[in-house]
Amino acid sequence: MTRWLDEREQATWRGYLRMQARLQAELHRRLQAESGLSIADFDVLVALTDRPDERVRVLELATSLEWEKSRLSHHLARMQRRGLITREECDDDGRGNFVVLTDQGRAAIERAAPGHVESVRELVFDTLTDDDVDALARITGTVGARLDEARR
Amino acid sequence: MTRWLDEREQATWRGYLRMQARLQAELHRRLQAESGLSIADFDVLVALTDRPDERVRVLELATSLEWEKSRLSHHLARMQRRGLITREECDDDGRGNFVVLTDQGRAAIERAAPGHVESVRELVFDTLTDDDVDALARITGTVGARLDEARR
DNA sequence: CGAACATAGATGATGCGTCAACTATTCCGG
DNA sequence: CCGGAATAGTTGACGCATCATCTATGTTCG
Repeated sequence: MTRWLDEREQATWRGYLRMQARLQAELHRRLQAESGLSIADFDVLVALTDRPDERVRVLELATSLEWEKSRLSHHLARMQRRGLITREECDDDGRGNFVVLTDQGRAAIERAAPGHVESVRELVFDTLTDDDVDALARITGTVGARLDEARR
Repeated sequence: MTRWLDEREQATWRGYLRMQARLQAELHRRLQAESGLSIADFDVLVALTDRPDERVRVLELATSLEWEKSRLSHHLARMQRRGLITREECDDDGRGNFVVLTDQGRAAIERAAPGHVESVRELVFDTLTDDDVDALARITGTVGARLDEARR
């Protein structure tokens, strides 16, 4: 009664999984080697530099990254240990905390970003045609919408 | 001189990353809930059932999964603890080990597979047009080839 | 007011992934 | 054969992700 995948679907799916895993690994490997940052560190730091005052509430950060708050909490603890961020108390809300970018954190992201973008360009956009990019945007949009529905 | 991503590329890249993370999480969540298996467990078990005698040398398995041998070694230890696989010595090569599917492992994968395939179908292939699937296959192929070049 | 409840966030346990180091065997050149 | 290099696989440390639980503060409503 299971509707299995036909040959073409199966090949496509396997191809996607394989590409996805390899791309992620390669981007992570390069970023790590060049800057000592993980992709996760990078995402946090980018989210912080996007803020006008380079500070943001923990839960707001979790929401914008679509991370579980506990994941973020653990991750921030490690980043703080490495001096990439600090924390500040929140006056309005005694429970709240701000995550604040440190000078070291800003330096790290500024050092890391160009190489990372270059990697993405080299591995992805330089090889894709305009039509490919359109198709990719369309496909990820479609599947994304489906995931929204599935989320009930 | 960094060539940054233009607006369209950036939106596409972010869309891809977001979709990829959510799809992976959702598939993992469902598989875990329905069968207690992780995607990694699933991949190992599938690789084993693909073998005529449901046994394979550790390193050969690592190669076919494109996993580091140490990752596989750790993972097999956990799977063995849960009774999904066993190990057998290799007569030809005193260093070698076979990974062998247990009855419990076979039962687990047979129970898990239909639901997992159904999820992939529902979240991906049911929403994509034939052209989308073609495009996806083309894109993953192109990027995959690029990764091959980059790897050396 | 104050008790129930909700929210912000941290914490500890456990599974997973990577790296470097290690053991045991096999292979290979002299 | 013998000693060194290569190979098969494991191990331990550490960073990372999830889950359940905990603390502290805020909010709501009788």
